[in-house]
Amino acid sequence: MSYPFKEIEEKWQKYWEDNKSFKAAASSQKKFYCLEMFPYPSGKIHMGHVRNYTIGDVYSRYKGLKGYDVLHPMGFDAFGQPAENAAIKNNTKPDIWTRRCIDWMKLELKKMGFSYDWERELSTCDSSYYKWNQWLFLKMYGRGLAYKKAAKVNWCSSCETTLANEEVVDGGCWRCHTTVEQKDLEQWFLKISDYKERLIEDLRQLKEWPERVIAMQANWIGMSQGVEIYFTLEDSQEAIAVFTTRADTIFGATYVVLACEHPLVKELINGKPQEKEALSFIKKVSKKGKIVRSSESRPCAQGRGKEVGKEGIFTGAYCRNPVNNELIPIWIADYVLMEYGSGAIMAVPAHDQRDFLFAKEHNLPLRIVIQHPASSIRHPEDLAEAYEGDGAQVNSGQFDGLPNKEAKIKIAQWIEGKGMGKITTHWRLRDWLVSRQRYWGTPIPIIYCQKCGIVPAPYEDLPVELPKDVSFTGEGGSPLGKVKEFVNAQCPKCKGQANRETDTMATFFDSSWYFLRFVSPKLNDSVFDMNEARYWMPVDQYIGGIEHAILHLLYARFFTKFLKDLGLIEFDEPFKSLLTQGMVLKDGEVMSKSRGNIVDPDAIIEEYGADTLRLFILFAAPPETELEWDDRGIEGASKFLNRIWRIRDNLKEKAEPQLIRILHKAIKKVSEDMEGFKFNTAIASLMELVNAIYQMGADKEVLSKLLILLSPIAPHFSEELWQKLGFTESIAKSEWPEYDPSLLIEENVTIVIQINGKLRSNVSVNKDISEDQLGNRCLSDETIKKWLEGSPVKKIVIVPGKLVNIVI
RNA sequence: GGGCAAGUGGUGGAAUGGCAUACACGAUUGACUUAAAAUCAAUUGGUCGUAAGGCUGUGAGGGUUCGACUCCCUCCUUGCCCACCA
Repeated sequence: MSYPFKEIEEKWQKYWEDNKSFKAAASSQKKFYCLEMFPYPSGKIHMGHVRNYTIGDVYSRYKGLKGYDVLHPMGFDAFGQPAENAAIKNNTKPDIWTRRCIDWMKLELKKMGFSYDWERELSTCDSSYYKWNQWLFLKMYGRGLAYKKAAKVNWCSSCETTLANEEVVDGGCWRCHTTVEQKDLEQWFLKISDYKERLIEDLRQLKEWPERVIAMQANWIGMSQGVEIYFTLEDSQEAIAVFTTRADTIFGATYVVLACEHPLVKELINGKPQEKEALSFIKKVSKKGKIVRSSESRPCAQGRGKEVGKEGIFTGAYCRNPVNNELIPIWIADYVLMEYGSGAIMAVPAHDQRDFLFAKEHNLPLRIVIQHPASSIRHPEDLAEAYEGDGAQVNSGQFDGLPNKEAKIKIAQWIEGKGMGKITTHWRLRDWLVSRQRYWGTPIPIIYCQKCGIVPAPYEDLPVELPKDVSFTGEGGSPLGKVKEFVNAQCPKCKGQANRETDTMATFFDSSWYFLRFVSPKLNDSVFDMNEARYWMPVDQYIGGIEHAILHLLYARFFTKFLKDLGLIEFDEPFKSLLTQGMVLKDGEVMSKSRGNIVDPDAIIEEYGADTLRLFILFAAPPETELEWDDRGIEGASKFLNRIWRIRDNLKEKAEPQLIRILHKAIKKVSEDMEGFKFNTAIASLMELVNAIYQMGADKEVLSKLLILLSPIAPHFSEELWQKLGFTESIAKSEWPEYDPSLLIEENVTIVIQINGKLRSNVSVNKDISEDQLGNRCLSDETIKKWLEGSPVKKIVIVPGKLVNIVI
């Protein structure tokens, strides 16, 4: 017979709600803001949510028991494309559909017993929220951080929308995987590139972030230090700027390669015999497009990146290498990208594998300028591949003999000093395309006037409400453009007839600052309350999936820095500590509809209760690693709770001292594990305690301490037993127990005896025994004596309190 | 190609220089039961041995150390992120 979890869980969920048990209030000097990434309200929670939110809930409840003021809010990232698709499919409105989903989802979250302060709930699709999206957008516009430009944008013909570079995955739409095309459109961008230095620099502050995420962020920002070098054209004053991170190889540059789209190309080929051929080559390459070009080289085969055939053509023009005044040919090739660096490279075939392959294919000269320290190859024709490693400079004028690492710096400085180039830094990070030709999002608060041009909506007109009554046909184009009442507007400047912007904001905008709105979610006249923010921010613990390691976190960091520049906050980074939880798998694969391997949390709650589900998901694996769902494992979790449930049937007057010691050991271990998110081993030590209770019998004191330790993990269950033990206040209002260190010291310790590092025997001695005595004691051990027969003892290693190793 | 993880029983996992496999699942056995379930108790890395006990064992190989799952080197495999990035 299982304990009556259904009844208990309903009872305590109601109690917590009625008593506002988890209402966040600023009272002491000790605060803790625990935040889990808010969900997109699909209507149903999945195991990923369960895991994410259970981890956050356990930590919040633990911090609460430790005496912190805990802020633990929840909301909904409610704008986005699925609502539009659902509206078309189910013949409803995105607004109605989304709100219904939120209601369902909230119900499911409540069934899990999460300790949210529901009074702070927010949904990004409420005008009371997106009003502040618009406000922030206008502030950015005012500072030149939001701007419009015609750009080749990634266009998904299936979703009929533009995509951020970040939303293009392997050349396809991240949502529907349709191949992405390039299309010229006027788009809104946010100038995140203005913050690139701070975004990379401040990564250093993030000492409690996983290294992996820091690396991914740094990689994405892509800072690359090098030199821009000017190669003057043979027959004009103009120069080609090339960017290189390998200034040490400059003397080995034997040709220059331009991207097809490079602005100088047309001029270079003009009138040359190669012109016709070159133009057709450029046409061929541009047809392939940027996305195809880079995705083509991607297929999995090992090392393909640099091995793929590199097509190119000679322009007929020459330029001079400034360091040695050599005249070298200028080529065009598909492997040089206009989007990176200056769209032009100096080719050093002896020391760059891509250049090497290109040079071999097109019969271009090679020159060795870095000597491989262990190779005797002196002639470029002997090279089987480019040498990209370190060595001494050769054929490099006055730099000959220097180690290349040193020469790299010296040459760069020399080039800059002589005006042949300049030391620069290139970045991978592009500005953020935020406009979407979509309906279900925050309207961009901009008005287009024939006379005045682009005019920002006045602050007092915010929010620019998203019209709710829009018909959905599924046909292309911007749905908002069809709503006359929305589009027609008065120009705020000249009061003339004008049109509203019909694009909406990418939903990443919404989630870039929601953590700040939680400190004062109902505030009407300001984006957030500065005093509340001063108390609660930054978020002490942020928890979410690794899939948000780049974009969401980067944007949130960018917004935080922007808000600091506005003078609204005083910190640089929004999330002090970050935990990225692993995925929940079934049969080794991600749970998904298409695989048909989804385990529905609701069904598990129905069968075993939320506490069992919480317990299992924490016990099955540490939070950061992938978790393999196991139906039998959940049985085990259920068994464990039932075992505790029955302890009360056999309570003793007074527990044995030995059990008290085990209890205190468990308190120590669980406390440490809670701090370090090692919930699996915390639970294991609780299991050991329960096993000991079954051996020795517990008293009320032991059971009540056990319940507090368990309460963050299985809160309903613990509340109920706590009450049954006679406590009248909620267990959530009790105190986390402290362990007594004196109880953890054992009078007698078991010392392991090794011979040559191999375990041979052990001996029980008093903890205060001297090393000499211990050594002698070990040597006189019967088993050890046998092993020592005939072999002289060379050395004895003693690790106090633990082990003795006898070397013979 | 670059970066970051990870590789331990039949399974999930524990141990971060000191008794490898805690805790749990599964399996086997016993008790209770007319029976099953539940529960309680016991066994459970491999191998040799009647046993005591021995040998062996943390992806592979080498090294450091009195002692290595743990640190170092080389390699293999898997996962994630980035990538014709100059």
